[in-house]
Amino acid sequence: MSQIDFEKALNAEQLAAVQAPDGPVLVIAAAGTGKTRTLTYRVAWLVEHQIDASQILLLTFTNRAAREMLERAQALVGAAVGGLWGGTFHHMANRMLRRHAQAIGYKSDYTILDQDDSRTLVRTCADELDLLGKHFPKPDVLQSVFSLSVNREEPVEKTATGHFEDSLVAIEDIVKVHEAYQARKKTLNAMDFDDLLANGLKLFRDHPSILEQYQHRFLYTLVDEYQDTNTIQAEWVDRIAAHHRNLLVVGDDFQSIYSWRGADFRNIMSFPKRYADASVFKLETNYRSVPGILEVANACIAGNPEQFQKNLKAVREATVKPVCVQLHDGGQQARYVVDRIRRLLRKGVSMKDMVVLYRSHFHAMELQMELAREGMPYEVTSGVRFFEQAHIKDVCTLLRLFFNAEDELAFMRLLKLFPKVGEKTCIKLWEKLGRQVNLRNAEQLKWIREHLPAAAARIWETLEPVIIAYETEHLRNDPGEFIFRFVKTFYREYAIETFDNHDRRLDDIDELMNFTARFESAEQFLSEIALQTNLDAEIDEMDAAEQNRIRLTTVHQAKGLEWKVVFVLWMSDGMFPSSRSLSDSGAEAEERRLFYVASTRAKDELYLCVPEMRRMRDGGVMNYPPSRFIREINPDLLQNDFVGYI
DNA sequence: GTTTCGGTTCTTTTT
DNA sequence: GAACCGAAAC
Repeated sequence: MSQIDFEKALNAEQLAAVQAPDGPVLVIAAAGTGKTRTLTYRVAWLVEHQIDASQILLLTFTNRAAREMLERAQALVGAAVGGLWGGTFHHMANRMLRRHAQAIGYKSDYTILDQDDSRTLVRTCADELDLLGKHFPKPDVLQSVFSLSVNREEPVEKTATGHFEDSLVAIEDIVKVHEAYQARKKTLNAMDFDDLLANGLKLFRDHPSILEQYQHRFLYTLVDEYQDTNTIQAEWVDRIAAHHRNLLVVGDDFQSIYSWRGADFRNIMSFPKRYADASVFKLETNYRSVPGILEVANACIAGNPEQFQKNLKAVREATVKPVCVQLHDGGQQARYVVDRIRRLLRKGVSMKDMVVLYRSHFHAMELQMELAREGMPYEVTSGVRFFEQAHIKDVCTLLRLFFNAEDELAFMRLLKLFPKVGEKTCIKLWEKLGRQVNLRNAEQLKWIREHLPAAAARIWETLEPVIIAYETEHLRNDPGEFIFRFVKTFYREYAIETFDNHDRRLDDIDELMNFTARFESAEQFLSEIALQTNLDAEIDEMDAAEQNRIRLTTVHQAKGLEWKVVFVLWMSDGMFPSSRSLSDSGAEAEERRLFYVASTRAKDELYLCVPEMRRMRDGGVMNYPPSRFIREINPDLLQNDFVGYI
């Protein structure tokens, strides 16, 4: 193996962090300072110093970050990186829980519920308690309250009380729904995303011998985006690293934007206190952006006190200042952006080097229409997750049932695809089956056929050979083929009858079948599709780059990425910062960090669009003052762009 | 009694 | 779009 020239590849700040001595290490890495580079070189450095990769644990928040780091590390040290455990917290917890499920009272073939499943189950529970009335929160609100309570490690009662303080909602009822939900998951042998984390920690707390195995196994623990950890994740990491104490965490408190799901940036702030012997390194040299952009970023974040002081230092030459443009409304904003994109294209900037960022998906509606009208190719990283789309979930139901016989959600979903079968029929059948279904049992298949309405029974009959083939032709090892047969026999026709955009949906299913190719078994595949919520964003990202389309995305999804030209939409007070998010204390600071993330994505040019008004649905108009984040910036740092009528 | 259909309303952020 | 609600159809 060729030796890596660390001195040449890294600057002094990065090199110091990469070569940090054993023991706890905190790396504060400001935006664009080579955080990923530092982490991957740290892995390479360890491997070059005779550490077996299987003794390294690398934790990230997103699948994208995990994959990127593993790929880059592999490029550096090759196959030596093979045995490394790297992935999201949810992935790593799942990996351990599959092995030790019995220890916490689960079966190892538990199903992972994605958000859609989880919401459905909450709705069922609320419905059964007869609480689905007008004066009760919607299932997704309940679900997010439950989730937050887990991630903050506080009783649901407390989270709910805080969340509904101004409303008349009966907290006891919410607690009741929560109890029902928890019990239901147990009987379904299912865990939601939060259970993976909570049970992962429970495993360590209650079973010291299991914890010890992992403590000894992992000589080095590396954590990316540490500012986004919640209390569960922080304790989980502390425990696993407690033996060797070689814990290196990397993060930027300025970029902590996930407190709404329980992230607590105090974890990173208090790290030096919790680990008094920690070495601390700061990365402040920014290679990404021109000085004008960094000045704006530094100025904006100065509005947040109580953070690690750091200043982005530019190495690039000064060019133009970021542009601030006042616009009449969303329509004019859309025309302005399209017009600027045109100009940039003429100057030779390609589409893949531009991005449009916004706080919330609906902010881009007018722009999407304008781009479509102008025939400009664009790609939206949508709000709907690839694997949570109805058609994708539909074609996975049979596999899910083979894997976990108690997966009521999959059973219901499957039967509801058939004509004349709805909620009631499903529940009756499920009850009569004893709340589980064995698809390997020919008698049961026959029984189901006989209890379905005639039209549904005919379809079921055509599906029986497909179901039987799962065992006889060992399709467990070839989930793609199994899905293919299901689609060929039934779902293709169903999709054509049901969806007006069936072409696109069937294409998605083809994509799904390609995706199965990387897995050896149905079990692995099912775990993965539940945890890969964001695959569509990643596919879009690759598509947009390959096919040269302009990308539209939320700021949250843009974290960690960079473009030459960045447009930020709706820099109006109430939109960004979002008025809905400003309720509790600390919210404004988080919105400000979000703006910091947005502006630091830009390498060369940054356009801040400030529309003044928005047409509401009811025909009225709403006026918006410019965003407080714009007003906080010294006007000298920005250049104004004035537009006439476009 | 159930399912299906058609019209209406709303849209923060993610594993 | 997709979730929800009420009315029509089976």
